[in-house]
Amino acid sequence: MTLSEEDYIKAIYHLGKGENSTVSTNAVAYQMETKPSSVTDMIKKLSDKGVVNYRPYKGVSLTEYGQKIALSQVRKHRLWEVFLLEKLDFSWDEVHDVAEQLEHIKSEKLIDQLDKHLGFPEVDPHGDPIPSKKGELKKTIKKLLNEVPIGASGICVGVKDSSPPFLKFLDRNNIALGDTILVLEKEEFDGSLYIRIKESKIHISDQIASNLYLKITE
Amino acid sequence: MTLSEEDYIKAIYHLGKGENSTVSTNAVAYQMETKPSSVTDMIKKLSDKGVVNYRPYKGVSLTEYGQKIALSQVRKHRLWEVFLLEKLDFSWDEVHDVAEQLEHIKSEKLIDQLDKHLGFPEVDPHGDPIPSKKGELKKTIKKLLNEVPIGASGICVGVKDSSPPFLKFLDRNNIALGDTILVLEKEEFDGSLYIRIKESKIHISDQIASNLYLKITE
DNA sequence: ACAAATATTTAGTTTTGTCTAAAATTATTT
DNA sequence: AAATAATTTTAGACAAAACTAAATATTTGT
Repeated sequence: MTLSEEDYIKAIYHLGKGENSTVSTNAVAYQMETKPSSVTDMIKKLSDKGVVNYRPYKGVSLTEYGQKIALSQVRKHRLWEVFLLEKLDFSWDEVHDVAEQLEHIKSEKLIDQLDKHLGFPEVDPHGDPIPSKKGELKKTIKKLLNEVPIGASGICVGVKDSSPPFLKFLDRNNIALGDTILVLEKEEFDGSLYIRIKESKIHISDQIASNLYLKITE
Repeated sequence: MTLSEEDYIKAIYHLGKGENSTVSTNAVAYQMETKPSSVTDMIKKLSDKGVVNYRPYKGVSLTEYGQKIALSQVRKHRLWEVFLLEKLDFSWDEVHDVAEQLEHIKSEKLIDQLDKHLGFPEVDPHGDPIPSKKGELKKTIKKLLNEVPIGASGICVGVKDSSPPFLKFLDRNNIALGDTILVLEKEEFDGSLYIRIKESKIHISDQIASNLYLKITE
């Protein structure tokens, strides 16, 4: 696969939401920041190679082979993201562009060893699961922290309320995007939670918990 | 710079032995595993961009700008080599191809942070110096171990005698390519040496020392 | 010094991935 | 159910990087 082919495959994969839904030419063009006519050209090539199912005017979907390639691509991307954030102290916004380049490096050993170097992570810093070498992908769901069952853990991926006071609270309590949160116990009286975050145990109100999104691996 | 341009620049740099000697079209073609006519095409392009000095039929050399690019390329290549060998447990022969790909990733921060992650190494696993961010390059020389002055250290890069008995000796004494050797003391009587290698101190005969090449940073 | 050998360049194609403009198909609206 | 709008495809071009074959320079051997 060429660099460009790999990018198209990943775009089709993501637009199909990981499921194998059919994707429109226009959608791919928009995602790839290119023209629909270029997309048609490339899709034909991918179709000839057995990577996508294509019926003119009806859209594309990945074949099983195509999905395998997409998942391997996603695996590489997410492992590199973990590497950049954990080992090279990149920040969230700096990671994507570089991972986009790194994911095209061709070496099976490189990815296997990188995986090992990182301690075989299961999710990337956005809480999205990392496909296994064989292409198995765990499902994740996004839940408000107050709906997360006791004993479960997830990664903090967003806020419902983005008002300055709330963000200030998070900052003061050292809660940031990407942090892993484990729900320890729930206070029946007021619905407040005891959680563990970065080795420390804290107590937060239901009001806080109902404004924080976690991503949970099932 | 495109991927291909960067490869040509590096080839011209290496053929010019790091010095700015003029290089023939044929030599570049051979190095790049391509045809001389392709080289002429590319050289013209690089000349237009101010990367090389080119006079038809007379060969090419890098401009100052071209040399800067080449050194930055070499820096990236060698840092990635260190990473692959030290962090990902690659072996010598597996490193090159992958580093060749990695060196094309475009991100200044990536290289700076990688450098830091590796502890700012001064030489790569072959004993070759890693250019600084500003493009400064230390000189190295290859010497037989018995000619290395006391107190100096270098990296084991080759053998003069490659007979099985000698290689077996090295193996038994846990001396391998890439190891750093420090010369501690010389026995006047027989020229034998006390050296430090991988935290241990050993004693080797002059005969051994005169068959091992070290690369030394001046 | 000049013919033969070698090295280099030019001219004309090819492939990959892109583009624009025009044609064809599908969807939407009244 | 037409007419119009939107989407998608086709046709033809272009740039980058390579190639082959032919032409041109340079070097070498005698």
